[in-house]
Amino acid sequence: VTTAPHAPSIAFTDLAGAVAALRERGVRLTAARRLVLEGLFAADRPVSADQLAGGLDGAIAPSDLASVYRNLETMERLGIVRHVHLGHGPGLYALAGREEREYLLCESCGRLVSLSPFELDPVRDQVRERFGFEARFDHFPLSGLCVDCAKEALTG
Amino acid sequence: VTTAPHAPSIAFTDLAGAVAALRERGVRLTAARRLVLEGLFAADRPVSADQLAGGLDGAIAPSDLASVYRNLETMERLGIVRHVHLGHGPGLYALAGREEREYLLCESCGRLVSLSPFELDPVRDQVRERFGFEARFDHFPLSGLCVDCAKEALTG
DNA sequence: TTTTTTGCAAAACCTTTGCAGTTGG
DNA sequence: CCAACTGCAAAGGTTTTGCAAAAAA
Repeated sequence: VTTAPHAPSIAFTDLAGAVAALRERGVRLTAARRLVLEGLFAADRPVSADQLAGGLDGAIAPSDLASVYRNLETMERLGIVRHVHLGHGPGLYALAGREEREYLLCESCGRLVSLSPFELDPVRDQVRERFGFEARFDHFPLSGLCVDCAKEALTG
Repeated sequence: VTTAPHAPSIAFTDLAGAVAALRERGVRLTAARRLVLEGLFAADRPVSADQLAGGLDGAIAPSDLASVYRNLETMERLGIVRHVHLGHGPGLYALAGREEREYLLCESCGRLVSLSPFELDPVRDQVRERFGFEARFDHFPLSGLCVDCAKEALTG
């Protein structure tokens, strides 16, 4: 069994492409919106709304947090943006056009393993066969203990 | 491969047992603490701190939310209480002495599948072998789409 | 021009913390 | 008695909402 893609995401690789995706859906390109997109293109990892509003350490101009949230939500609805919840902490946002990742998160030390979806397909297949459930590890990671913390839990 | 238990939990089946577990550790039994325990024994499913403080629809007397949080945390540290994060929403608390459950949560419709840990052992084994990771689905559930929502996602 | 979007402020939501007063052992 | 604990109030961190002003198409 091979696993189908998850989200109806739009194909784009650069800012112009993302802007085209916006326009296709009749959503306006505003300064605030462009800033969020620029930030997401500049970031090489998922970032929080707060980081985006703060300017990503100078990568983009600072902007209003509420608007950042609204724009992330709008663009997520359009399939341009995705977000992931890593443990507690704030949601982290990334471009949906980027290579998709799925995550394993160590509850003890916070170690994050980032995988291509195909690497988790066997797990997904097993879960589907046994429980009729289509597992996803891109929005909420697979949670547990990494090797080191698992050892420590046994000995400690 | 068979999977080892996760948390160092104390054996008890009734309020008296839980109280004994407290005393063993030199922790006082207070009115507020007893109320939380009574609430957890009364509830047949994990409940939020807010629900406990609110009295669980009359099952127990209402009490102070901050104390409920503090007591849940204390008792969790002692292995008497566990909590799970189901999607967004507040953390949900249950007695650690109860039969342990692990969860599959549908991100789309919120459907919750509750399983005995052994049912997920094959998944755990596969994840361990492939990624050296000890997966747990009792604190953060395995997230994805249930059969119905998965179908809908394909056709819809 | 008209509909969408912004920026600000305020609130909502869940959780933690400070502290003076109370209580369990 | 005295360390542990409570209740209240306040704050912390994340996200949402209301609304008048601004801007996109």
